[in-house]
Amino acid sequence: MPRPAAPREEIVDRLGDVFRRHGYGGASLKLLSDATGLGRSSLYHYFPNGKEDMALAVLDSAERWMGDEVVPILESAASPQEKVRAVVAALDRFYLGGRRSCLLELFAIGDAREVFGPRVSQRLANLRSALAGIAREAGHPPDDATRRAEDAMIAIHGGLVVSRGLGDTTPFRRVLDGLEKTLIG
Amino acid sequence: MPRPAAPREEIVDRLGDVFRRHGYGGASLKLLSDATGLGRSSLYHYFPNGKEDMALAVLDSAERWMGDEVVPILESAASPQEKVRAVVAALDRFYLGGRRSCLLELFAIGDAREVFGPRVSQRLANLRSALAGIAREAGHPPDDATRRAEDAMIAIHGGLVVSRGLGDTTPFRRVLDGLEKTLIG
DNA sequence: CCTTCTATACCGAACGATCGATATAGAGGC
DNA sequence: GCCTCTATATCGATCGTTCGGTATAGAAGG
Repeated sequence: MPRPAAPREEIVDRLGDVFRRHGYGGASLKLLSDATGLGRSSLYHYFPNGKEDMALAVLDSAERWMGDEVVPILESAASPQEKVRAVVAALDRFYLGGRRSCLLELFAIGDAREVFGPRVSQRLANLRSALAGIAREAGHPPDDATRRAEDAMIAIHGGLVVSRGLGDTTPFRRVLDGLEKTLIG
Repeated sequence: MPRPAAPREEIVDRLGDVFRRHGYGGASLKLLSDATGLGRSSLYHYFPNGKEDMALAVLDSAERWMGDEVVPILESAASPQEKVRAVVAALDRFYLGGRRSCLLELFAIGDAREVFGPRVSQRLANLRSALAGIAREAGHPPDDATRRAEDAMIAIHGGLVVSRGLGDTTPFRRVLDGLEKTLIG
């Protein structure tokens, strides 16, 4: 390989930053190129199908992150309370304390929805059933657990939106502080 | 003078539909032109500063709507519980039962943020203090009332995001059903 | 009533810029 | 010399915007 260019993982991270800041449509190739330090042709070398491939890579990366960070928590022998706290810590890291927007929100807007809509829907449903698992472990009946899990997702995304709108991460952090009560309280 | 094909109010409504579906950056002049039935240049007749003017008109229209529909509720002699229920009904109509996205969310993304960020922030703060007023009337101390109002806003926007992502308005409607408890319960 | 006159409403065509995408050729490590 | 990666140059399409011009209708003057 010619040059010690950044590892693919870091490239995808930087692409993710742009998508999260500008959405799918707003993430122009120029922005993506500038953020990664790679020329257009290099981007097309790594992502032959262009922008859509880049977005899919970012989505896969986030999915992998959840698989690596959240799933082990769910599968551990910890108590529901401990699991919630670990998940909260993971979400806090993932969303950078509320400074980072959620791709699932951005990829459900405009033309991106046609392409990514089903994937977004499925990921949200997956997250919901994962959280519902904790609530069930805490003793809540299945339908109640699902409702609590959905409330948690609503709070998380609402906290992100309001924090972004106000330019202040306090709402999101308050959501995380209250998530234990929302989910198993 | 020729009669306008559509009253300005209706034009702004149709522009709002496009902005709410595609965001600011994603709302191309072609989409805006098709939605209103006006040619590109005709749009510049009504909105001399182009797209930004159109977005401001839509924002103003939403602000006026709140002034006409929500403020009278707040200023009425009704009980806090009745006020919450009336506000919930108004929000249900405004967001079309969860099928419509919130401009304040969309206009805080990407380049639009530079232009509309302060306005978005101010509108959210206004909405928060309006809702906090009801919570105070219900007997909650000021800081608690503000916290409840912010929770309500988080729930509303989270409900919209999750509903849009799942392609199902149930979460938003559930949020509205629970808003009374969130705000004064 | 019948003309001008003028303001408003609107359109098609085209502007320069940027969009996402590609083709070709060269540079660097095996 | 191959294979990987990147630079340059360019594509057609579309972006937001502007320009030149037409159509409509009420006002003003006779």
